[in-house]
Parts: sequence; structure tokens; C-alpha cells
Amino acid sequence: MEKVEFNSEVISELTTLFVDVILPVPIPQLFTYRVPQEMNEQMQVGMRVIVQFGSRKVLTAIVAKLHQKPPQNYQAKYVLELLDDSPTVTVGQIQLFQWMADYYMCNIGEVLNIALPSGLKISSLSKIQLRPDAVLEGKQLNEKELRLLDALQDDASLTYDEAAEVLGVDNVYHLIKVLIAKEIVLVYEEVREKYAPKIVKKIRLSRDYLMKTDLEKLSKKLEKTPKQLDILLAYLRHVPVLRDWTLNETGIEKDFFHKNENLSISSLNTLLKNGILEEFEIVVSRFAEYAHIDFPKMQLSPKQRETGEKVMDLFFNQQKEVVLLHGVTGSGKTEIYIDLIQKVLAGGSQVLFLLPEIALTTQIVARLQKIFGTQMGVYHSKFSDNERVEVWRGVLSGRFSFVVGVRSAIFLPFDNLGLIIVDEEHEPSYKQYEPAPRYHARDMAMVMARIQNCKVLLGSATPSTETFYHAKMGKFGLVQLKERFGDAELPEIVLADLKTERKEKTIKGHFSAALLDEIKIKLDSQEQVILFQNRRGYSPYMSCRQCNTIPHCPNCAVSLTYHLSNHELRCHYCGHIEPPPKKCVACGSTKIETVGLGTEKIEDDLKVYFPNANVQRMDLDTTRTKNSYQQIISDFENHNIDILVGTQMVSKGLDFDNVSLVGIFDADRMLNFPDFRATERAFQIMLQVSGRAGRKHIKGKVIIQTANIEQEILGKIIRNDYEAMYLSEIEDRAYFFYPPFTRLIRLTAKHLERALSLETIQVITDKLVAKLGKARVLGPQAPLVHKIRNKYLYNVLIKIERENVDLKATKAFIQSQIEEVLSEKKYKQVQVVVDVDPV
DNA sequence: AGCACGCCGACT
DNA sequence: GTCGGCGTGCTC
Repeated sequence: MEKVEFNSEVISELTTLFVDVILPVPIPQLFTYRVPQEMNEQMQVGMRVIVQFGSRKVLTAIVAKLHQKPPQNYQAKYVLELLDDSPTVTVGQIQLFQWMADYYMCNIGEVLNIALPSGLKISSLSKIQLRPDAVLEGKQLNEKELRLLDALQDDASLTYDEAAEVLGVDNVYHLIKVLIAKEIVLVYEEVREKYAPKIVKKIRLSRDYLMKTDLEKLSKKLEKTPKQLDILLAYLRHVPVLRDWTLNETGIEKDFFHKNENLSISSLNTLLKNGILEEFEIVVSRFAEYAHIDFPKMQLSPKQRETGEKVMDLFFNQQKEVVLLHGVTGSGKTEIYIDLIQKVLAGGSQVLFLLPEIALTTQIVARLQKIFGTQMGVYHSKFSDNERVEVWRGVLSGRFSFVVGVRSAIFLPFDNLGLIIVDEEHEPSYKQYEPAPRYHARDMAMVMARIQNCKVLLGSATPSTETFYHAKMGKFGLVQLKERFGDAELPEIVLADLKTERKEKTIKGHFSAALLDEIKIKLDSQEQVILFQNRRGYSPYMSCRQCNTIPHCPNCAVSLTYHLSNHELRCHYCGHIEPPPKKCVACGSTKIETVGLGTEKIEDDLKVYFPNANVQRMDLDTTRTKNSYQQIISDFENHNIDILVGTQMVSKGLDFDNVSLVGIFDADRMLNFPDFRATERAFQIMLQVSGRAGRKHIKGKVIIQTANIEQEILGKIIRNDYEAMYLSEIEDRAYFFYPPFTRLIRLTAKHLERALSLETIQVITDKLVAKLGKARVLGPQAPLVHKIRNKYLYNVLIKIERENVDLKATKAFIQSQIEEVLSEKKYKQVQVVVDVDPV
């Protein structure tokens, strides 16, 4: 990054500099601080500074601008501290942050908040403590004050929140102010650096014993204490200092003696105490240093090579910024990616590979790691914040020129990107919903491409309608792979007709005979089965058989899901838990049944139908811990599991060789979901799950259970006919003015009172309709789940044409209307959430 | 978002 | 009278 110069005038110590900084708070504007002259030389855009904000709060901010213009209407405060020697955030990133704030209608501080791992943010916390010189005598203290003093004596210091809790009041400021005035307590700001380097304790031999003669004397002396001698010998075995005394410098990990040799810690401590061994600490990376294994050069099939060349041609000869690689599952997209990544890295540029959350923990990362070794960083939400900071710094330092990560990896400080790959481009998990910025990582990849002048490769077997449209229209390059790689065939997809089976009574519970028979055949021939149901828990609701009353969440407008494992009813929106009712709250009947189907019930039923099969469930509930997901995958790979039952999780990024059957329950629910993307989504997800069936030598089979075999979309799924799905979809989108022909902005009002929530959004809607016209403003409408955490929700959907409309101005108008309404006293308490490009 | 200030009702 | 609740406005 360049040092900022002003008209070639060199910054001297006498120049007064100011910085405009981004603060991690939801306030729209930048704030100007004065740079103390001793920082003049070092200060650069992108560095972190500590500033005071408000009367006491201390925050980390990012320098967005460096200038000499003193503010007109106020006296700028000084920058308190400069945290960096070199920028933590690149100039390109600051551009991206600003772009996102404008586009997604949020504050730049909110973007910063999401972008920066919290380990890079320092913020202060106000704490109160007793004054060491406090004089209590002769001072009138009330009961609350005394209680606070008591607590302070026990705990030394308390935050405002803790103080409020101790006293059981909400507002503690007054009280503390009084105590400050009485000179009994003082308030200070505790500044915390959250990032902690990983430290390993190591042991080495004291310098006094490095000579052979000294060492021999020592061994003699230790003969009386054999346990200590064992430790010494173990040390010498692993660190042969007599052969090369410099080895002693690196020593050995302290844990080693206990863990690997099972030697006593107390003897080790005695040796340390007597100065024979010494302990020291080193800072280590949280990421293992993989030896770079030179993987045999990727052997591409002729088809793959040809495809890769087409992509390159589109990028570099036809100047396409974005290329869509549309390839059926198993067509070998990964090899093409790898080849391309290698080429870009060899050219000295950086590469970012984005994957949806769940796809990332799996096989692909291990595979890439083998190929790219130490230059590859992984950025994942299950990583601790410290790990994220290390990846961030690794990108800055050049240690990682290639990063594989989830959507937030788009925020890493690349300065020389050559290529961004967005795999499974259609995945909704690329869109962030809460909190702001509600960004789409795929779209941000394209913005980044413009900022950094790099290329974007989108990959999918079932591209989103928007993306495919742009590819068809020539905005993006398009490359298609219609066959599976090698001799693998596409699975055979068949329907199980639930209506007929019900009539003929061949159905058992939720299992059609067609599915049950097929599972049996596969199990008998030692093949594996995946069953897909996109709903966790046992059953989505309970119902009274007498009066049909259904237990609902007290805070949300949803039925409570029954979970068998803990025998409880749970709300999947707010987390509310209650025991299942013993009798109906309405009529008192004890005949309460579970209705509907979740993964837990499928698992439970399978135990009855196939008592000898190993059944495992994979959903949010069974994969909460860091390694549980990986565990299930490897158990399945090793065939310790015969049938895997799961939600969406089973549909992504998993390649198993022995799966010959996939069963899909409840296709109808997916298809009937009230959303304009429902058909597309159902198609994508069903084909994706289907892709798990059949690999190398096995032709897979997929059974979709449906009560309505006539549905057109099912035929398209059976024929794996993406284009047919696309064509009917794009026709609907054009007809109803949905994306890609329009852009959507959704407003959601939230308030504890339903009427107020509705009234607020109605007032906003009226203003919008007045200017934009009725056709462009849909609603207000209560969403499917119209109450969450006791707040009533109302939506308005705004459609904006893609052509001949000033998007910026329209957004500014919408923003101003919301602000205008919310500034009215009556509506101040209502929250209005703006979601640009909702998915 | 915090945090401070100021107005107002419910208590000793 | 005072304490604490809560609404309002500001932060370089």
C-alpha cells in the first residue's frame, strides 16, 4: 500500500494530520481524529488505531482516509494509539466495505464489524472498582450502595452490567455517579486485546549440563532418583544434545514426557526446580505445518482439459469477468478447479475458493490441503476467533496465497487476487441474513473482481436462475459439462406414488413399499443408503386426537417440534423448550399424537423395519460439536453405517463410493413452499441429494416419494433436465416481474404490538407506492411465520427494474422514507429491517 | 450500539 | 422530597 502524499509535499513532523476512521458501530458517517505528530510518519490507510468515542468508550477503528483538513465545527480528539506497523485492511477492502454499505443499505461500521475477526478488534469495557484511598467513615450510604461495595470487595472490579445484576436494577449509572462523587469508587476502561497467540511450553536441558562430562556426572547423581533419571534419559533420547548441542535450543514439548512416555510430572517439576531442566515458551501457529507434498500433476481427462481450456479462453481471450461452469454432479469440476488454481498461483496471484458452510468440513478440504500444502489457508465458521486472526494475518504476510473458506472469507485482506471460485453458486447460505450487512458472497465476489481486476468462476450442477440467465445472455461466460466423469453414470430416478400406495394399503407409516423394498435389496448386497428429509426433530407438531389442538410456541407463531432424544417440545425459531403435554390443554384428552415427519422419526422407524442395520442421523442436532460431523462422515465412509438419515447436510460435498440408493421423503412439502423460488430450490436440492447415489462402478437409484406424481417438475428431475426447469422458471419470473428481471428489496417491520407493526409498514408502504407505483410495491403481508420472539412481523417487497432505473436514487428514496416514518414519535420503537436481494 | 441527560411517576 | 424508569439525542 502506498504512503499517502499531499501534492508531493513530504509529510514533515510539523504537518498536522487528520484521519477519518471507520468505527465498528452502526452509525453512518466516518469520524475525524487528529494524529499526534509522533505518529505522522507511520500512519497509513488501513491501519488500526485506538480512539476514544463518546465520553469514555475506547474503540478500535480503521483508518479510511488520511488528510490535513481540520474539521470545521468541532475539535477533533487525538488518536490514542496506533496498533499496526503495516495496514491490517487493504485499500481495496475499504472500497469494498463502502460499496457494501451503499448497496445493502447499512452502515459501514456494520460491515467492518462482520468483516474483521473480533480478535482484531479491541474495545474497552467500563469497569468500576473501589478506590484504594476510599474513606467510608462519616459517609451516608444507602442499602444499594452498601450492597455494591460488598460485591466490589469480593470481586475487585465489576462491569456496569454485572453491577446492575448484583443490585437487580436496570439502570445503574446514577448510583455509580453518586459513588464517584462520594470518592468511593472509580471507573476505568479495561482494554482487551482479544487475540491470544498460541503458546507451547517447552523443556530443555540447562546450559550447565551440555558438556559430556557434566552430563555423565549428572546421570550418576540421579541414579538415586530413578524417576528423574528416566526423564533425563527420555530427553536425551529424543534430543541427542551430545551429538549436536544446538538441538537443545529447540528442546521438547513439556507435555511430551507425560503424554508419550507416561513419565511423572512431579519428577519433571523437581528437575525444573533444581535447575537441571529449564522451561521456556514459544509462540506457535494454530495451523499445522504441512510438508508440501508434490502431488502427482493433476491428470485431467480429455474432456476436463478441454473444459478448463474453454474457461481460460473465456476469461482471457474473450475478456469475460465471470464464467459459469455448469456441470452435473460427478462431472469432475473439482479437478478443473484445482488445475486452474495451480495455474493462477503459478502466475503469482492469490486465489480464493468459496464453498457453502456445510460442504467445507469435508473431503474436499483434506484433498486440497494435500495438493496445496502450507500455502493454503482455511477460513471456517467453526474456527475459533484466534484461528481466524491467524488466517487473516497469513493472507497479509503472504503465507497463504490460497484460501478455502465460507462466505465471510470474502472479507480477507487479499491485495492481488487472480481468481475467485464460488462453488455451488446457487446455495442460499452464501446470503447472510442476520445481522447486517445482509450480503451475498457470490455477488460480492463479482464486486471484488472489479476492484481487484480478477476473474470469478461460478460452479454448480443446478445454477440459480439468475446466474444461468446472465450466462445465457452473454453477460457471463458459460461452459457446460453434461456427463459424469469416467465411467460413472447418472443415477436412475424413480417416483414412489404415495397416493396409490395409500389406497392399496402397501404404505407403512411414512415409508412406501417401493422405498422399503429397495432399501432391503441394497442392504442385502452390502450397499449403503442415504435418506433425505429436510426437517429435523421427530415430528413437526403434536396434535390432540379429540380436538386437534396443537401446542404452539409461546413466543413465536409456530408449532413446537417434538424431539424424541430429550423427550421435549422445541421451538426452532427462538429455542423455547417445554415438556410434551400429558393431556390436551384445550379439552383435557390424553390422546395426543405426533404428526408429521422429521429425521428422528425416520431413524426411529428404521430400527423397526431393519433391526440389524446400522442407522445414523446427521442433522443440526447430531453435529453440534466440532468433530461430530467429521466423525459421522468417516463412519459412513468406513461402512460402519448402513443407512444415513439426514437433512440438507447429506446433500453437499460428500462423495461416497458405495451409496447405491437415495430416498427422498416429502418432496411435496418442498414444492409447495410459498416462495417464488420454491420450485427452483426443490429441483436443486433433490438433484443434489440424488447426486450422492452411484459412483464409479455402481449405478445409483433415487426414489422420490410424492403424493402427486403428475407434477411437471418431477419429470424434469427424473430426466435431470436442468434447462427445461430453467426455461419454465425464467418464463414465470418474466411474467411476474421477479429476478433476474427485477431487483428485490424487502422491508420487514418488527414490533411487540401487531397493530403498530402493521401500521408502521403500511405508512411506509403508502409513501413508497405514491412515488414508485402500485406495481412495484407488494404488501404489506405477514410472513409465513408472522411472530418471532414475541415480535410481529410484516413484510413489504419492492421490485425495481434492472434497466433504466437509478438504483442508487431509488434506494436513497426508500431509506429516506423509512427514516422519515421512524422519526415520528409513534413509530420510533418499531424496527425496520432492510434486506436487499433477499433469498 | 452505548452512554448521558432530563423528565416524570411511585415510593419513604 | 428522592429514586429509578424510560425516552431522546449525541458520539469526531
